[in-house]
Amino acid sequence: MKIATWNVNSIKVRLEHLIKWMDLARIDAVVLQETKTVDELFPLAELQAAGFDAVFLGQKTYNGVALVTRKNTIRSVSDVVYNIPGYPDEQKRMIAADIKHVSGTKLRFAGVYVPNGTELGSNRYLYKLDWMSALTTWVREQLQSKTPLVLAGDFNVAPTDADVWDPEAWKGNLLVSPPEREAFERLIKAGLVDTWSLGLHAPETYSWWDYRQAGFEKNHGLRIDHVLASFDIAERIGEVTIDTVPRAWEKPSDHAPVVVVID
DNA sequence: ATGGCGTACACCGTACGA
Repeated sequence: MKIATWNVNSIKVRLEHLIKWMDLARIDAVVLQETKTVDELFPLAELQAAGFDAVFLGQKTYNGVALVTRKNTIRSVSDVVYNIPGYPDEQKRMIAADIKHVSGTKLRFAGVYVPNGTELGSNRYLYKLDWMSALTTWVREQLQSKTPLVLAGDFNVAPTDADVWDPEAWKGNLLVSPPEREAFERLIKAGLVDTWSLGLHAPETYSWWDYRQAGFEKNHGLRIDHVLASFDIAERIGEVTIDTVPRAWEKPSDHAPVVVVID
């Protein structure tokens, strides 16, 4: 079973990339961020025509998340959760559902778009930290149940200096500041494994590159998109990769998808 | 030091992202 997370930076603009990539990479289920589309305009019919299903939670212009599943291989999508339960939020940043693969694997798959934070110390920065704390509380609750959990998405945190192309230049910056890294660490400590740590990866492997100044061509990137898994799933993970192929396509998202294979 | 690019909304510029 192959699952993934991808910040598509507009589902409308990236629809063709998404379908092409899911077929190329043989993805069974992917959580998407920054769909930037109200639910009435989400391209569900197009995805269904291409062999997929989707549940989604969107808003105009900003944010928006979705879970897209392959009809052939994902038997069911149920118990959908929209936004973090018990955490009232105007912004649409989280979606979760139970999915069942033809192999028999069943798991809870949650996708998140953690707030960017905008500027250290700003109200949006405090909202980011608060949001991550609410997510951590929800994860603790989820881990009480026996259903394995995969929590994936754009966390807007580069956990270590190895995840930053120029740590000196970024030192103390948004996305790498100690409070953000500590919040990410607390989330892991709730009972998850950062699947990235299970693999051997080339250094300087990132998931986001600035559109400006040829960021991708120079590999001036950050690794801010992550796949976290409960222990029962983590021990079944065969492969964790960041697929840079669609980042090199015409009019790409600024993020690359992160892919995890569960044996 | 600034802005550089891309998307959305709807202005022909502003907000936001990372």
